Parts: sequence; structure tokens; C-alpha cells
Amino acid sequence: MNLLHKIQSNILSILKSMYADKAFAESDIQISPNKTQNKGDYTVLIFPLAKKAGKNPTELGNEIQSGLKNLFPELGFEAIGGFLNIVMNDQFWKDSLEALLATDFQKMFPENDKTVLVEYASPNTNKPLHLGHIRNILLGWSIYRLLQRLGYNVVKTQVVNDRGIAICKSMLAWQKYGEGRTPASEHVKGDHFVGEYYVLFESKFQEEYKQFQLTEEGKDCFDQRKKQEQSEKEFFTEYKNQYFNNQSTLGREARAMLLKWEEGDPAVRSLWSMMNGWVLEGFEQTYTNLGVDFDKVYFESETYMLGKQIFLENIDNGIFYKKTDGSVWINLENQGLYHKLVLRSDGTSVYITQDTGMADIRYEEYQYDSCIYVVADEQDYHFKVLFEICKALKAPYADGLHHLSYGMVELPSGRMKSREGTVVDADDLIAEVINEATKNASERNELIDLPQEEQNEINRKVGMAALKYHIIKVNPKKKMIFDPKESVDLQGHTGPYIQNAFVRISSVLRKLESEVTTDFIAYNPINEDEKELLMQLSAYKGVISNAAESYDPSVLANYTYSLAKSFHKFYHNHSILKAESPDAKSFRLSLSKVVATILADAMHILGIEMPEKM
RNA sequence: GGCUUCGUAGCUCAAUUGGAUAGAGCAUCUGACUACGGAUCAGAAGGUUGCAGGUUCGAAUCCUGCCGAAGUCACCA
Repeated sequence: MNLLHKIQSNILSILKSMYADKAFAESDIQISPNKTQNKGDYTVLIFPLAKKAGKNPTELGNEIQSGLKNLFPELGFEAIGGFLNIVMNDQFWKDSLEALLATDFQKMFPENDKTVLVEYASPNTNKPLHLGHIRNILLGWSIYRLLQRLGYNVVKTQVVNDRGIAICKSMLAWQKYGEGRTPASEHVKGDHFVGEYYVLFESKFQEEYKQFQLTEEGKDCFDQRKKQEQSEKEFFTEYKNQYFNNQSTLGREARAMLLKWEEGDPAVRSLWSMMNGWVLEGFEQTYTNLGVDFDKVYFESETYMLGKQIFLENIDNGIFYKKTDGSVWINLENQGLYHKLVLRSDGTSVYITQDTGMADIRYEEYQYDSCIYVVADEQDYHFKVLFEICKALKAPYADGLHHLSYGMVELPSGRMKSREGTVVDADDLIAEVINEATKNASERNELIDLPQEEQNEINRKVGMAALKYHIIKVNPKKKMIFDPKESVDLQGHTGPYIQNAFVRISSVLRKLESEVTTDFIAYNPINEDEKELLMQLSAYKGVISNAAESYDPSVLANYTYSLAKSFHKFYHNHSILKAESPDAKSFRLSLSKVVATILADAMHILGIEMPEKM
């Protein structure tokens, strides 16, 4: 048993013997690292215990202290106010290091037979991926790795929105103006190629709309429908969707195409599958660059009609109700929500219909215990409704559904808007950070002797670490302000800073002629920097479970930085290879090895690779 | 307007889930390579944790009320 744990259970026995009637439990006794200037490595919080015992904290602290002094004469204790500080001895630190050396971090947690689905990415096939997708993807990926580490069987899925009016817009634009061009003929990545036609459609539509505004019809429209005090500009901005749906030629053509698609028209279907193929190929390349993949991909074109049946079957039993116009609803007022439409009056489905059906077929396929939807917080309400619907249906998976809601990514100038062209493209960003890393590498001379291919690989790892770490270090719940300038930073609280700690250790280990041994019995005293490292290393397991259980990879990211920081400090203050004694050398080498192992492991969970040199 | 979330250094983020003197990085200023990699280290400066109450041994964290920001409340996705 670990010494800390032993102290904890002895405090419990002391309390039990003194206050037999109070029912103390081990969980009442909180021991945390001491971060103050006061003497002591760890601190026992006396206040909660004093409250339960009905005793003055100072007195109780002294009582516990004298009890522990007898049991652990080799340790130091100091009771200050409501805190009891403990000074560990060198043996404790050496035992900690040996325990760490013996740990297989891959197997810290026992396997369990539970299955978790993680849904992330989920793009539309009319535009390339952007910065928002990157945050989503990095979150999904690290949650997958975290839960996997906790012993779950994790299935990575995405739902591709590959149908609907938006998709038809780019198809129509290509048909009208594409002149047979392809991604191959233009040497453009498929998703960007199709995205250009989506943008082209929008601009052609805007042209048409502007023309319309100058016609008699347009002017009449403004005069008849404008609200009081509304300017022409304001009116037409607001009226745009109505114009698209009721008057626009392009709008009519796009809707006609959607209708043909739904009827299964062979020409439209083949155009559709060709263009979607281009986009998906482009996505695949971006996923590869981001280092992520999926076990199962669902296409909305195959699932959008699901769910309808479920609602129709549950009208008679009163879960859903039908209005006179034929639309189907559910009343969620008792859950603090509103009435929600689940089927249109014409019998077609809405988004929530499809999501309900999706939850169902996935359950049939995987019998999952839990399903995590990684989706931005603008859809919080949607998921509340969805989960309540599943509960109302008494679905066996209803209690396992979880929305991992994350804040949207904004630029220093505000929210990204495709109309204003302020969307940060994923591929561009990736290229930029790698470029920046390459530029930086060429300014120093560490890689100069390596083959070009190897240099490229290292620069890629460093650039991607900068980008990924910059995003994943922020608490998912919070919206984040993404400054492109800061994202390519390679110094300070960044991914490359952490990689550099690993690189330094790798470099030290390379210089070593013999194996690292664990002969450090005679090493003392353990210095403060070493203690600091050992405390952090011992906390690793707790950090992992904390991050996984709160669905928050940023916990792990920040831990990794703090560990790297402690290492840099240690490295600066103490010589490893030229340590004062063989035992000191072997202690520091062992310590460094564990630091490298944990840094690499933690970063791996976050989807960040470690180079040996940089 | 209803509901939800968020306001911490000039900027971007932390704070062991209610614990001791609120910590990092960037930017600014100063110092450290004849040390195992300076993408590093040490230091200075920077704060009424939006405001006002309350709860208690103790509050950035919990409660109430204001102020401010964002999201959402579609027969959109």
C-alpha cells in the first residue's frame, strides 16, 4: 500500500477511536499537495473533519498530529490552523519512482465490457472543413482515446450530411457553370472544388436577387411587405429566404433538383454521387492530416427517412399527438421544455426525426451503453429535446445519451461568417502551422544533418502540435477566441514546449552508453525539483480518469504542460549525465524516463505526436 | 421577452471541483549558454475574480438581485 494511503487510513483509525459515534469514512480525509510556502509536501484538510467531530480545528489537528507522529516517526508533521502538513522522507520518493517505473500506463485501468459510441466531425458535403470542425474533431478524438484508456470499447462514428438543398446548390452551380471541370482537371482538392461551386451559387443568386430588387415586382414587394421604419436594405436582407423559396429562378431550379433527387432521378443521383465522392475524398485527406479516423460512417441520404415509423407507432399510446393539420408533436412542458414538432403536416421528417431514428439503428447495431454526441453548444436545446424524446419512448439507451457540448470558435474579429469570407479553412491552417514550424527549424541547426524527408516529418509533428495543443488546452465548455498568430506560437504554453521536454530527454538517453538502472538506493537527499516531478507523475492516473469522466481533454493538456514545465526547471537546475554520484545519475535518468513516457502517452491521447529531435 | 451558458492581469487561458498569499503563457522590461539542446531557465511589472448582497471556519467557485456578452426558443439543419 502506498504510504499516503496508509497515512489516510491511519487518520481514519485515529478518528474512529476518538469519535466512535461519528461514522467517519476514508473519503472524508482529503490529502492534497501543499502549494504554499509552508513546510510540508502534502496537506491534510482538518476543517471538514473538525466540523464532523464537533471540535476546534486547531485542537483536532494537534491530536491527529501526535497520533501520526507515533505511527510514522520517520516523517515530519506540522499542524497549522486547520491544516496538517506532512513532510515525506526520501524513501517515500524513491518508492514512488520505483512504483512509476513498474507501471504499465496502457493498463492502468481494467478493461470493461461496456461499449461507447462517440460521434464527431459530422460535416456537410457542400463545403470544406473549417476551424470549427477542427475543434470538434480534436475533442472527439481525445475523448475516444480517454475512454479507450479507461477500458471501454469505443466506436468512432460520424454522420455525413450529404443531402438537402445546400448540396443541390453546389450541384446546380456545377451543372450550369462547371463546363465539365473536375478536381483532377483543375488540380484542386475535391472538397474545395465543390465548395467553390457552392460559393458560386451564392454569388449568382445574389446577382439575381439584386436584379430583382430593381424590378417593379421587387419594388412592389418592398412597399407591400416592409415593416414600419424598415430601410430597403434591411428589408431585403430579411426577405432573402422568402425570395429564394417563392420567387427566385435559381431557387426554383435548386428545389426542383432536390425533388428529383428524392424521386431517385438517375441523372441527378449520378451527378450527386460524383460530386459527393470528390468531397469525401477531400475530407479523407484532411482527416489523415489531422491523424483521425472513423469506425463507422453514416450518411444522411441513407438515414433521413428513419424515425418516422417510431413516432407514428406512438400516437395511440399518447406519447405523441397529431394536430388537425396532420403534423405530429410531443409535449415536453413537464420537462421544462416546449411542444416540439416531430413530423411535418405533409408527413416528411425534420432533423429530430432523423436523430431519433439514428439513435435507434445505432443501438440495434452496437447495443451501446453510452453514446456521446460531440456537437457545438448552439444545439444544446436540440439535444435536450432529443434525449427527452428517447426517455419518453423508454428507449433502453435513453439514459446513456450524452451531449458533449463545446463552445464555438471565434476569431479576434468576432464570429466566423462564410458570407463575409472570414472562415478559417482547415487545410490552409494546417499548411500554415507546418510552414511556420519549418521556418523556425531552419533558423536553428538541430535538424541540418537529417535527410530532408525526416526533417519534413519532424516539422509536420511540431506544427501540428502547435495547432492541436492550442485548441485542446481550452476547456471545451468555453467558447474560444482563436488568434491565428498565437496558434503558430512555438514558445511558452504550447505543444512544441512540451515536445521540447521530450526531445531533451531523448537526447540525454541517446548519449547514454548503457541501460538505465534502478540502483539509486544510496541517493539522497531528493531535491525539491525532483519531488515536484514525482508528485506530478504520481497524479497521472487521477488526471486521466478526471479528464475522461468530465469529458474534458483540456485537463490532461494542462497537466502535460505543467509536467513539462517542472521538467524544464529540473533539467536546468540539475545535471543528469554529470550527476554528483552514480546513484544520483541513475535516479535522475529513471525519473527522466518516466517523464518522457508520461508526456508521450498523454500527448498521444490528445492526438499529438512526439518527435525525438526538433 | 422566456430558457441556457459565460464575465478572472492589456490579450489568450488556469485554479486539484468550497481550501492557505488567485496561477501560467503572450506582449513589456531585466538577467542566465567554455552545462546533458536557449523552442529553455531566473526575475520585475501587471488583479476590488463584472457590480451589490447572502450562505460559513473559508467563496473566482454555492444562493439571490442587478449590469454586460453569446446561444437558443423554425413545419431549418
